[in-house]
Amino acid sequence: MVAITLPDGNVREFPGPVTGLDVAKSIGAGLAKAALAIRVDGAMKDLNTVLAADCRLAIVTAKDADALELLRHDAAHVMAEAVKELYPEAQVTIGPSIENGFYYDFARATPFTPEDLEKIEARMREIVDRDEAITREEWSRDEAVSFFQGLGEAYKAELIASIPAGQPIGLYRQGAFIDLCRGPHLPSTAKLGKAFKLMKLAGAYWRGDSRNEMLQRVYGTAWFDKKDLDAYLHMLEEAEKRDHRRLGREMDLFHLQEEAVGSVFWHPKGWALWRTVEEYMRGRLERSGYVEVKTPQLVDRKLWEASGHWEKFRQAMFIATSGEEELELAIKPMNCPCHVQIYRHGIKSYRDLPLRMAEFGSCHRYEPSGALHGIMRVRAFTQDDAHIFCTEDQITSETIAFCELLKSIYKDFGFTEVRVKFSDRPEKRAGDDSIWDKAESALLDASKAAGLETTLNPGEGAFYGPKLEFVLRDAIGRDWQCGTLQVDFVLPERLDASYAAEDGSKKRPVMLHRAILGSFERFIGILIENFAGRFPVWLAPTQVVVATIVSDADGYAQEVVERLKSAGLRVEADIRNEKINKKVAEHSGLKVPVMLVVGRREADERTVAMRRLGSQAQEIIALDQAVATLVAEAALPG
RNA sequence: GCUGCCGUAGCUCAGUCGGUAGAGCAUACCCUUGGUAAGGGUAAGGUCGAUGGUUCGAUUCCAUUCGGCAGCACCA
Repeated sequence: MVAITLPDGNVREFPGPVTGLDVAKSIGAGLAKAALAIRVDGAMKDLNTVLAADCRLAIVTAKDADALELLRHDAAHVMAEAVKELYPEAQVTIGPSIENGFYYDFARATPFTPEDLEKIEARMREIVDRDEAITREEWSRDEAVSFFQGLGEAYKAELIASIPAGQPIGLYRQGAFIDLCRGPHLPSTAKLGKAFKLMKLAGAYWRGDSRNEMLQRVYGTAWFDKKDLDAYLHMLEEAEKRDHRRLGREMDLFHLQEEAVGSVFWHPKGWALWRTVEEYMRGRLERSGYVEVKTPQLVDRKLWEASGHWEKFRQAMFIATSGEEELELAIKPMNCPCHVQIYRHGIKSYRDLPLRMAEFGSCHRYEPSGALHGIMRVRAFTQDDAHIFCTEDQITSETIAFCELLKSIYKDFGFTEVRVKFSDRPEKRAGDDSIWDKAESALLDASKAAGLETTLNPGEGAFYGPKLEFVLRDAIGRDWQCGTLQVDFVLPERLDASYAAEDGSKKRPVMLHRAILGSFERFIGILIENFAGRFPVWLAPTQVVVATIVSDADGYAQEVVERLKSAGLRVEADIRNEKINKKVAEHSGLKVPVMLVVGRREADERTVAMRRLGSQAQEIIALDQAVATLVAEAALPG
């Protein structure tokens, strides 16, 4: 007797062992047809898994959130099967499901071409039509190794060989294709359906290690129905339209050129945006008890040796020398050692703590060429950096205050969804384990006290301490890691920072490294993409354009511009000899949030016709009222 | 850095099976003073990423190099 408990609490009893499919059939023919897999006591299993003992069981259908993962994993297998049929010399390696799709890495001497992708995709559709049953088999490890070696599948054999002996190996067979796989899988290739698409081709290292050979990775996306696929492809198009590199050019915000790879040329409009962000941040920091400093760009290597950066990041630092004498100055890749120098200047008492030292610190790092991406990943960048020097007892309250500030700032920029990751000790690190134990538990406790829900990001901490990483979600659902808070017991020791405690003893302060935006360059890139260039008035580089209909209104238009300018707005006049249609089209294209149109009527009545970006409507209002409205909207939030 | 792809006017792109290039938009000038998403005309604009090689001749073929794009690796 086997008793199966269904999610609604009902218990079904069977005389002997049954498969998941049997149970689904016993519930209803419709469910049996929709069934893709089962969840046994919470774990996802194949539909035809034999259930011999009592368990809790849920039938997984396309409606399940996790079912997409199965589908995508199947898509990867079907792709591998297609590739083996078309290119038998290609070796298969691994092919997992990923966010929005799947990939499979192949080893093959000749690179795949875009035409190959079309062929592979067509063959995948054939395999779906063949409706091949997908079945699981268990082999012994050594059997499996020699089997794959016999097939010439060296990578598979290597993978299996690295599994401990004695453990049975799960293999999945579909048609003539057989692959090592943990599973579970859909019952047949037909269940994959046709809502998939191969997307792109790229290199990827075997086992993710850059010392290993490069494999060919084929990416695809897969969904349960065509609507979802189309929606996803549409989202990609939308992301492309929002690309900050494209909008940066179109809106004349900045440019990049060969002579300064990885550094941004900010144009007047882009710089206006930057200055707004900076002014806003400065205000928020000042009101949160930070002091602002500025530290040198060129700092002798001795300081970086002392801090430990030289040893770990030497190859990523720019070095400056002088033609006169032998000097080795690093262009600062970060601000912390310099901040410690300011801290050390003069004796500090416990009364001085917490000392929150902020800098809009311009830093340079020699990022690998392949990492550069528009203004999001550059070699010259400016952090909204700060170091909080505090006592151990103050870690919690400082963490709470920081998290509140961060959330409030994100909200002002329009980001309300924020996730937090906790990154613990990396392999290569400074400081002994007792210090790490202390730092990790201090940070974890503080984040709990701040009411944060964190997910663990193992081994991803900084070399001097664990960190919290703040990830925000943008308007089209993409995640961006921006903020960080790091607890550091190491640098104060290395750079000999201390304070006089209440009892007169000399103690080490703790340093909290923290940033909210991360870097201005990257954050501005994120803002551009989040808003698709359509900034709220307070951020918009050009907030208002005053456009004339006839040249008789030129004088009045200039007057309107002057009024707005003296009220502190970023405003331009458009008195060109062009039709108002064209002016509206152009400034809309440039994403100016507000247009004030003036003709003879407005000039006579001292009004303006206000038109908002994205709206066809216009509102005739008195000039004074327009100025008051716009000034209010242009005020920095917070 | 690695793999693959790409580099033609300010932008988006066409083209040359090897005989030094063309469109639209943008720009300048002229006409037009028009009431809310692109009015008409004329003109100007390119050492075809750079260097070297093959060739009578290279933007085109080859090599090297620089830069860009995608992914991987990296990210104090």
